[in-house]
Amino acid sequence: MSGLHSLEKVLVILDLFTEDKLEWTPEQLMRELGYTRPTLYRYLKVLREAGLLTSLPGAGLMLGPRVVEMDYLMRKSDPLLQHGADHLHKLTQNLPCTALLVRWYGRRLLCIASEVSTSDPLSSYPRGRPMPLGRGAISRSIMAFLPRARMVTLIEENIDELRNIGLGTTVPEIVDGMKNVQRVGYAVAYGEVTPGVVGIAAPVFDATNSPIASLCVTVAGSLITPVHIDELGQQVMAAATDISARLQHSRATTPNDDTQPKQPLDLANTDRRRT
Amino acid sequence: MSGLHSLEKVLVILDLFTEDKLEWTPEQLMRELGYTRPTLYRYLKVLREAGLLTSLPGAGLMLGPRVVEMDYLMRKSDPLLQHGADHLHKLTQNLPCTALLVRWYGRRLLCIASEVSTSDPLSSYPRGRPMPLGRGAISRSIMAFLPRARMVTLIEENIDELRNIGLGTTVPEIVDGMKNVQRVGYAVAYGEVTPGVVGIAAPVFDATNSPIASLCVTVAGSLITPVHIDELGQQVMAAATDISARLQHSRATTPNDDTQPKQPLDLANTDRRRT
DNA sequence: CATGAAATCTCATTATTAGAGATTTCAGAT
DNA sequence: ATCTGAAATCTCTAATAATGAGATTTCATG
Repeated sequence: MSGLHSLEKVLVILDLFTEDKLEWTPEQLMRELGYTRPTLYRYLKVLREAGLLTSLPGAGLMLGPRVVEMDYLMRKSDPLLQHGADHLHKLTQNLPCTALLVRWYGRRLLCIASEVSTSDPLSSYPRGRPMPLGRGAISRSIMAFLPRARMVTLIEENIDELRNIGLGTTVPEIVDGMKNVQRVGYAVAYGEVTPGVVGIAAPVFDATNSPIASLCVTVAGSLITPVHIDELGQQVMAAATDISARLQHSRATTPNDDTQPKQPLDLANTDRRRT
Repeated sequence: MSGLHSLEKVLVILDLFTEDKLEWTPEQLMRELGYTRPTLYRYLKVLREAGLLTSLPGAGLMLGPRVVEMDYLMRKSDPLLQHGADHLHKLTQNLPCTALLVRWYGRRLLCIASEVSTSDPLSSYPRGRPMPLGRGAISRSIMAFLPRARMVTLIEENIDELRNIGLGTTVPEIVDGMKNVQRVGYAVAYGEVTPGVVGIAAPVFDATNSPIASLCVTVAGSLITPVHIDELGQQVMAAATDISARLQHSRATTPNDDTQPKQPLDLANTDRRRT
């Protein structure tokens, strides 16, 4: 909790606002973070002036409206979303199911968009909801296409869950399973995230062929046979590939008034070097 | 652009991502902000590690997934939204219209939620979209209930628009009009934001009786008579009042494990003292 | 009008950040 | 494979800006 720049100390405050605790008093924040009173209030002033935090009088602090505004901007701008929306729609037309677009960032999976065509969706993944990292087709569709080193790290970090699912007991064994996913091009999971639901997911790649997202269709297991699954898998894969292609292309055609970076940034997967 | 803490300098970066320019290269940011290269990259590192910025390789920087995640948390937690959703729904049941819940923050109006019951909505205000500050029923429903000083400032800042609408030519004249809104309890606007659309809005108050939001119904002018308008106005007002009441109440009943602030924070309307 | 909690301010001390320039990294060309 | 040039990071000292103890102000409440 120390050795950080003060910049980080400010932003750490935002991380405290979680699903479990969405409201904090200054007093609580002081204790939790160990910041001095004036320091904390200085930080809060900055965050609230930026609109990232607000408070209803009488209550504690909450995330602020600026967040809402930025999400709106993202919904309008995110190329992933723009190219993905059509596919989500199409994929849900053939059978009663849910289609998800999930972003892989740092060490997290986050649902970016979803479309539902069944009347009783067995699970709900609205935009913004985090997804489990160690289970499910989505998770594996990403893992399988990471560079060896990162894949192994991730497997080690989630070894217990992966074992429970029955993907193998040792790391090399599980890596082998991933190779299989890589060959087929999409991942299938039977009830790993939600009981009774089959997930079929394929990765979306960025310009450097790193997986950055996953396109997934989930469907009630009772509605579907192995043959259907492969058919669906092909469709999902084709859609994901198309999104990947469009991502490359949009970059080339964007009429940017200005210097384009010659060397791509890689701000997507932050802590890559930890592997 | 100087004299700020460095904390502010970091967060200013986020403000550059607007509807007009959603993608920035580091080079552009350096020029725009006048930051040194190492400095800028340091800042970017912090922002990207916080997930507030990302970039698809080959493209510039964009707002990051953390924003999506925080908006999700807000959608789940925001008491305004929680208490408002039902009312939005009910208000759209009586006639084909759109109902909006709009947050007033700092010097901005931001749509927080909307529900539509007409098949051809004449205008669209999804969550996150900013609303005009100088026109429309929403704007006036807030302005009318601000402390005199702030009201006057706001009027002065938007005097041209207010004149165009025909609310008066001098500030005192317009203030008088606001008093009228205050007496009636809701504001009506004919085609001020969208031609042909009537807006009817009533304010939501926080624990200190400051307006913090506005509940609004917009309906095609052709569908409605003056009598209807008053009827609707009463409904909107009743709903807004109910939300206000629930906001107070939720505070009292929240089983907060910990110290409640005795003196309310007022982080909502940042620059109040500027008036 | 008084009270006490919450938030802000003051100012000397000290630790942190900034910046110039060298260095490394990396994608794409040869 | 190796080279090339732009992009990103690192190094290290000067100097600026953040820190925190305590005093002070603000403000809702009785």
